[in-house]
Order: sequence, then C-alpha cells, then structure tokens
Amino acid sequence: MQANIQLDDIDIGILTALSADSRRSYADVASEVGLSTAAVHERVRKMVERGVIERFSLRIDPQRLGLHFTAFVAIRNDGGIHCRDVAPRLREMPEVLELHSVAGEYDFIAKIRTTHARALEDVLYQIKAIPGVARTTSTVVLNTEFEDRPLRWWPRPPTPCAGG
Amino acid sequence: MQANIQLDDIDIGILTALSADSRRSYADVASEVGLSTAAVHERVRKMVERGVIERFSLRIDPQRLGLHFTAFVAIRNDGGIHCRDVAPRLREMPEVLELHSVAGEYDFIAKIRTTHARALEDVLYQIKAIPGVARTTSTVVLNTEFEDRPLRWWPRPPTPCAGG
DNA sequence: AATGAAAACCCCTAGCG
DNA sequence: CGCTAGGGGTTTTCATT
Repeated sequence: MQANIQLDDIDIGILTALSADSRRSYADVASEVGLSTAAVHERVRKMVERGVIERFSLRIDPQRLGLHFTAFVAIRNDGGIHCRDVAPRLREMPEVLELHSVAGEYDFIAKIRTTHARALEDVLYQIKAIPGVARTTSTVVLNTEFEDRPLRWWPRPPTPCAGG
Repeated sequence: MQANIQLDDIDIGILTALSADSRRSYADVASEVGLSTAAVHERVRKMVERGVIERFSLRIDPQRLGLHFTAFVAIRNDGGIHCRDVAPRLREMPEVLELHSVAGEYDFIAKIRTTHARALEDVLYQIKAIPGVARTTSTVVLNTEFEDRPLRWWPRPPTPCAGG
C-alpha cells in the first residue's frame, strides 16, 4: 500500500509508451525515454516485480467478439449470513467484467457484458439466485463513448496543504 | 458491425493467451494453440487489421499510481442545445476513465478515478460547469473486487430459437 | 542504477504446398 | 491458409562504472 513516490518521470514515460502499445520493443521505448535498452528492461522488470505493472494485456473490441450489450447492475444484499459469499459468486460469472463494492443504497455495482439484451435476463436470474442478494437495478448502456484508454496522465503527489 | 463468425477456436486461443500476457512470444503462443509461429503472427496481424484487437496494452495497478479513489458518477443533461457537447468535454478529462450513455433517469455514467475523495470534488465541479449538464449523482467505490480481467470465455453464436 | 557488448532467441518476410 | 527457412532485429544477461 505504498504511494507513487518510487516512480519517476522515466518510469511514467515507459508506462505511457507501453500502455499505448505493450508490444513495442524496449529498444524503441529506450530511445524515446533516453535510456539504454537494458535499463528499460530492468525498470520494467522491477515494475512488474513491485506490482505496478499487473500484466501485459490486450484491448479487444467487444463488438467483434459478439458482445453487443452492456449494463451496469446495482446489487443490494439482504442482512443475512450469506452477504460475504456474494462477491465470490459474481467473480465466477464471466459476463461480470467488473465488480465494485459501493457506498449508498446498493452494496455492489457490476459491469456486465452479454451478446444481447435477452442474455442479460439469464445473468440477472443467476444473480438473484445467489444467497444474500436481495434486489438488483439495471442501467442499460446505449453507447460506450470510451473505456480502457491508454495512460495519459498520472497524479502528482498531493501538495502538502497549500490552501489550508 | 460484423459478428464473431470469423473467429474460430484458434483465434480465441490466441486472444486468451495474449490477453493474459500480451508480451508472450508468438512462438510460445503457437506451441499452445498448435500452430506455427508464422501462422500465429499472420492471425494476429489480421485481427489487428480487422479491429478485433484494438491495441496491446498494459494493466497498471491504480493504487501504485496513487489513484486511491474511484467513483461512478451519473450525469443528467438539461434539454438545451449543448447536450451533444457534453461527451467530448468529458473525454478531455483524464480522470474520467470510462463514459457510457445510458437509458433511464440519467444520460451518462462516468467511471472516475482520482487520488483521493477531495480531488473528486474538483472533478465534479468541472463537470457541473460543462454547458448542458444539469445534475450529477456520485456513487463512491469502497473496494474494487475485480476489473480488467483477462479474457476467459467468449459468447457462442446465439442458438437459433431452441426454446421458442 | 545505467551502460555496452555478446549470445540466445524471436520476429517477420519470403517462398512454397 | 498453413508450413519451413533464414536474415536481421530484439531480448536478456553480465561485467563494468
């Protein structure tokens, strides 16, 4: 749970470059950030080791996979003993892309992707069958403007109370 | 807007492998899916060309970047002439990771990530200053159970009305 | 923590079935 | 659409600073 102190501008440069194209050669990235290939390699290795880089991944167009339908589903638990079992069950469902526990009227927000609206019905049915789930509210996505953007900024360490 | 007909099991195997580690060598992937290196290379090239693969990317731990705070912000537009300008303005804001237009009480759902709660206030202030935005409702994320999971499944083409 | 060099490995194209 | 083959580039290691 450490902060970003350990990342300097060169690290951010490497992350930015690889975030846009993670198969770029280290030689290429090295010339961009002004380091040798070996140095970039070493920095990447360390960032993987320290968990800054979780994995090298792939952005796939969900439409071309046949996943035409997206919804955000808010989930409310009941007060029973099964509450802690809800998240693991949702994790097993491949249609649930993201799961966040949230403050407010609901306990979870799930981002769900299916082939079509009809398929969401099945997923909701499964979710409602999970012990501990009391009720769901779905918000249907009409159009995804953007998601999974490459890294373009990073937060500066918080300035120590300049304004009070 | 074509379907997934063109992707066979081998393509899915390649996507699954690269989704978990996009820097794996094609030679390595090839031995896994039972093809030659050149064949894997050619299939990847075509999937990039056809837009199935949008890009090779990187999953960075937001915590280690100092992004400790996540919220979903529902945005409602007013009925004015500026409605169509709202999405482009939100696109310019780096804290807005995702933007979906949705059906229901609100017009958009934005996924927003900042260093801390206080920084969300600034972002909301900016959003409310966009012409056309009428009102926002924020849902604070307490814990992200999972997000950006590697590909593990893909939808089978819909069975033609087996059940009616 | 970075460099340059060396060795192993991989990418990518070409030619062919 | 897939395979083999080969040159050229890249990754990865290591001694040095």
